Amino acid sequence: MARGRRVNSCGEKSKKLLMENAIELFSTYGYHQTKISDIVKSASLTQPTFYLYFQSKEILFNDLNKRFHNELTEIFSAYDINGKFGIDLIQESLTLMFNYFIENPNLTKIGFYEAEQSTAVKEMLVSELIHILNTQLKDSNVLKQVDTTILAESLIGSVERLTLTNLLTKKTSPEQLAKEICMIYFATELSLVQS
Amino acid sequence: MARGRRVNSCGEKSKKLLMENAIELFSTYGYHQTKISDIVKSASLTQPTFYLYFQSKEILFNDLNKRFHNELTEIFSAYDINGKFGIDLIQESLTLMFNYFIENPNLTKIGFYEAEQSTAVKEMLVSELIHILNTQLKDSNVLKQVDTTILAESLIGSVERLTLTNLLTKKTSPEQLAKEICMIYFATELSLVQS
Amino acid sequence: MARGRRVNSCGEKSKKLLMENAIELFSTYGYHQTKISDIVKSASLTQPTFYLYFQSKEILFNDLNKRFHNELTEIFSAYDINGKFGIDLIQESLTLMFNYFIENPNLTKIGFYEAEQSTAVKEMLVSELIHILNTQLKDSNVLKQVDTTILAESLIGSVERLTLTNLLTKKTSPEQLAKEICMIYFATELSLVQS
Amino acid sequence: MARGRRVNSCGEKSKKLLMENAIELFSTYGYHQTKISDIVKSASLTQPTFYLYFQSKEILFNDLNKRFHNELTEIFSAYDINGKFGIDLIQESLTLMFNYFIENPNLTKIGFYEAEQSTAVKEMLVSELIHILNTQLKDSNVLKQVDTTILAESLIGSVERLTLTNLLTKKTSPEQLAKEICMIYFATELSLVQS
DNA sequence: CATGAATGAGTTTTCATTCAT
DNA sequence: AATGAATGAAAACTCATTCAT
Repeated sequence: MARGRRVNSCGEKSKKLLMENAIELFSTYGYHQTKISDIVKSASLTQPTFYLYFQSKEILFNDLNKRFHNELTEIFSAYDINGKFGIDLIQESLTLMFNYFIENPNLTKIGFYEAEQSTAVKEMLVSELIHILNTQLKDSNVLKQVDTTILAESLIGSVERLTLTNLLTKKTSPEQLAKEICMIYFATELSLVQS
Repeated sequence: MARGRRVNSCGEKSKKLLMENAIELFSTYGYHQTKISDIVKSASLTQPTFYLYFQSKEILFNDLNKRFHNELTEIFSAYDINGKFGIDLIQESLTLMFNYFIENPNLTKIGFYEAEQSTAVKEMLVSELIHILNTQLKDSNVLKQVDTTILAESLIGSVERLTLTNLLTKKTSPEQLAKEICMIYFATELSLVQS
Repeated sequence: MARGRRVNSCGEKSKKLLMENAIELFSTYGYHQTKISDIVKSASLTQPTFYLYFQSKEILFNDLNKRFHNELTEIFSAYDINGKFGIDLIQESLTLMFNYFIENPNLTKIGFYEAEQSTAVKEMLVSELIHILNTQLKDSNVLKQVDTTILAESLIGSVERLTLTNLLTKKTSPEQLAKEICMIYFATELSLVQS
Repeated sequence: MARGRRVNSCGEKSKKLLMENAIELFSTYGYHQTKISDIVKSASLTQPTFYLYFQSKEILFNDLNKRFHNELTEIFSAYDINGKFGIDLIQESLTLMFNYFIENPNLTKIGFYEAEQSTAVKEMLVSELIHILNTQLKDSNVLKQVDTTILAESLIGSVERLTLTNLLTKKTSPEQLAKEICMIYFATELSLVQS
């Protein structure tokens, strides 16, 4: 049967196609339930083509996770976000992060929930948050009563769950969700400000 | 090794041994990375023996998850917990749950984090919590400002993360963790009470 | 759990029970689809008990076949059957054989259809039949036109199929079936006799 | 051996090779005694290659049987065979069938003797034969004395046995065997014609 | 005499990966 | 750049058989 390069084929296009389909499948079925044969089938390519662009299934998966981790780090660690401070800075950071999640829903499912590396991602978020809390909210009421680390871990836990149940399902918008979370966590500060 | 029955062997003991090793391995390496050969090896038994007690790896895993789900349901859904009400009831429920987690750390890792069924478990917890909020705290300040469902999802997210980072690592005790979570979520109510 | 000899248990009884259940299962599901675990389950006994009475599954199966072969040989090779001659002798032999089949339907299914050894059984029948034809019917019309061996093989083929479809299903009685077969095979002789 | 594609390899060739070796082995040793490892070994291929072309051993076996059944149905059910009638039609049909058997001896052994489905094949043949008898020979002498169904079953039994002992062993030619069978079954009609 | 408990030795099946074209 | 064909390595699972009690 006919073999060799297809008309209209183009390296970069094939690579992108494979990657997108891989993300989709990994996020839907998980790493182990996604076979290379599934990926290439949904990209209408063949298995050797996969190995033309990716060294192995595992390396592709890890690369995807690194990408997620990096892009997230970049967003969250921009310390002077639109010139905001205090709770506003947190709310703005969350909004930016949620927007990134909404724009990359499948990559988020992988990097935030599916991968072993998700642990590292969340640890990074927690330490970024701790940093903000320490620098921006050290005199707040909340932190007088609750351990900073616990507060940070708790908030990231909330983010984790609400992203899955309310954000990616489009029940709540990025802005709204960021606001609600701040309301939950900093109600005491906000009420003082508002009054 | 010779065939047939071993000296001092006993069915129930072997079954329990296999189950415990399976829980340990599943919780450490995950379902897919745990091979039946690993389980029986760590129990010093053979593969056929595994099938003597469990129909398949998948069924064992599901049974483990059902057990976790059931035991958790029982704890959390005892509506009149030690005659407590309002926030106290929530704090008491969390304490009981955290105690169960501490007593079954590996099963918790499986049923709360590893399994597909963990989704159902958390949904159950969320709806139990919503019920409590609706019946016990409907006039609270928090719920005036935040959507009940979002609050419940958020709190379960916090539980999820803090269990992993602070409870199972023994950084925080069940009682303390329950208290901190209530502090975070119901600071406004508590301060009113306290003042 | 309780082990050891049951009340009311008795060696010979258990052996017979096992054998009968084995015959039933072998005849229904075939040698390979019948597992020792099936046999002992349907006899309400255990696997080691099986090995108390039979050396192995294969040996039991072979013994069953030998028994069938021997009992059949005895019947068919009784040369002076009730003082009959010619076609009557054949008809009488068939009747006796069919009666044996009816009395041992499951053993027949095994020894005549299921076993590799069934080849030998049928060869034996063919050679017995050839002997009868040669000694009793050598001047018959049929044998003038048809090769004796082919006639014998054909008749045993008929016996084989009709036993399965008409005898063991009780559609036709042993006597009637023997008669019909003789009618088919020796019509020309019989009509001469009758006219 | 090195992995990947072999020199000069070709899918269809491998598939055919596997199928032929499977037929050979199934017919010689039976379904259960034939392991996939045997099939691929005799085709000088590996187990995964088997699954490249066949879903499972059982499905391959069933497909082989369907093929036999279909090809046989086609031959036997061609009602106007070379413009023949009556006994000639039967003789011609048998000849065609025997020729098919001779050309496909191993498939015949499987589909006619080894498979569970052989029951269905023979039932089909019986009902075809009954149809012919009813339409072409309803006034014959034989059918006055013998039940049509019994005659048909008997004849198919003869075919079954003689195919194995005389046809596939090449002791008798297709034409000769068909003739002999007709002689046995329709001697009375033929003698009338001949006289 | 009988059993509960266990295993050796296979069997089918899957899947990431690689060669020749 | 891409593919058809193939495979190594390992997975889950089965079953006749055997030991200790």
